[in-house]
Amino acid sequence: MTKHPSIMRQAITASDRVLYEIQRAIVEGDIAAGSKISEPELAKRFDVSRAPLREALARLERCHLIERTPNAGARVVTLTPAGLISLYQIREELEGLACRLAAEQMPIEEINELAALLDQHLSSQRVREGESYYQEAGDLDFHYRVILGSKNSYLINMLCDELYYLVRMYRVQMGMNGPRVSRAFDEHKAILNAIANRDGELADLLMRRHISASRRNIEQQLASEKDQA
Amino acid sequence: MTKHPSIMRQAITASDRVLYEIQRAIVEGDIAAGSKISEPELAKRFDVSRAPLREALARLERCHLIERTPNAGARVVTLTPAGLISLYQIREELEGLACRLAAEQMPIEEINELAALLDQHLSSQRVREGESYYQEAGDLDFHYRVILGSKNSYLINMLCDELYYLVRMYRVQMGMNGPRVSRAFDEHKAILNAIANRDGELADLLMRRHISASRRNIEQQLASEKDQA
DNA sequence: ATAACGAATATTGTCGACAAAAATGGCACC
DNA sequence: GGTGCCATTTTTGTCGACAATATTCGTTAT
Repeated sequence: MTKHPSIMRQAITASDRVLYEIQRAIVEGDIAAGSKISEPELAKRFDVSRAPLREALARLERCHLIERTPNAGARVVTLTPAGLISLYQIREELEGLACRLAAEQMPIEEINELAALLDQHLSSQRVREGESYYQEAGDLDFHYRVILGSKNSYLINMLCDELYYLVRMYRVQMGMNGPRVSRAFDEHKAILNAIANRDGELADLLMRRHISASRRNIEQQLASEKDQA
Repeated sequence: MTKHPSIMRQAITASDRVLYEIQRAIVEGDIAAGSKISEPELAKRFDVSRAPLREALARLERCHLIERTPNAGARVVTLTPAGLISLYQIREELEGLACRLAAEQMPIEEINELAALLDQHLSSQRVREGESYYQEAGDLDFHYRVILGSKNSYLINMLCDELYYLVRMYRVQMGMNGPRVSRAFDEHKAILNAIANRDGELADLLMRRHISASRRNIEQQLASEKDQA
């Protein structure tokens, strides 16, 4: 038997630590997209042996941040407009499903917490209008909670562990902010309402629209950038 | 420059080999669902050191065949009706999307090959009516090709690499066969038609129905098994 | 007899070194 | 001058051993 189940926490090993650090570095662009990964270099840089480093690399591959080829090493992924679209297509389907399931499965307490989170977003948003970073973090937070509310472990794993770091990487490195800040908030609120009303069908639809609108916004942004060049 | 790009093949390393072997063993039930994984034992059994074995375990976790907890080792996943439903819910969305994209993106040659594959299924099916194993392999083959036709790398990776071994594991170990053999064939044919007509919307709908029907079939089967107990 | 504690055991995580494969650079040849 | 080949060097894959953590089992106290 475990001694104190209440404080039983996932042990964080050395490979976990380097995973987090490299993950952050890649997402923030500190390690450039498309660059080659050198195992000896990173091992020295984070002061670990290659064993935990390789474990971390395996997990980075899992969340699509690097690509490995046998006997040839790993590269950080390259970001392309097509890749971003592909990613959003998948999000649309999976988060739509997550939202429908959340409407059916999410406990009332979690729904209340989610409502409180939105209120909090509202105030902080009013104060720093236009400052996109917080909004983006808040956006991810909202989506995270809805996904967790679905209670579908595969879905949670795929979205939160395997896809979201890449989504964040795109957002950070392609500088996605735009004037969608306040509209996104209203959309969040509508989604929450549908969930609270246990209307899975509507929640699904609204979430798909929300992500679809975000995708079109990005496409537009990319197109205008292309015009300038 | 590479010398012969046409015959450039992924090198298979020792960890690849043990991955395939353990993967098969888990899917077939040779290593029991829910059982604990012993690294020293498996290392000895497959005659490799623990390094490549752990690499293989990391990849097995990726396709949801085992679950690891830090410092406590790995267990083969346990199969539950709820898990199976969760899995099919996700397949419904992702394969629906894949099918829509395939209708838009799949090259005509691939579509022809897919048609040939179905013809082949028809003949072999007529001959061994009711023999479910081939049909199941064929079913997976059909779905595989549609997914590949989507040309969405994330989608391909998620479905073919991360989800399908688990799907097969459920099928094999829960003995899913039933009388859906011939109906599934007709559904495949209708899906192919929609793809060939470049009707993404219809292809999407039909694939979702196809998987949904399969899911309901399974649910029914599970329910009747429960009645007997 | 049961529960809690602690020593002994086994398992996982990490390290450094070696083997195999790929990338690099220099040389001859066309 | 460019191209293809071979030796050198670097990098990845694998191994065996050690350290840290978890599990097991025997012991003791209630």
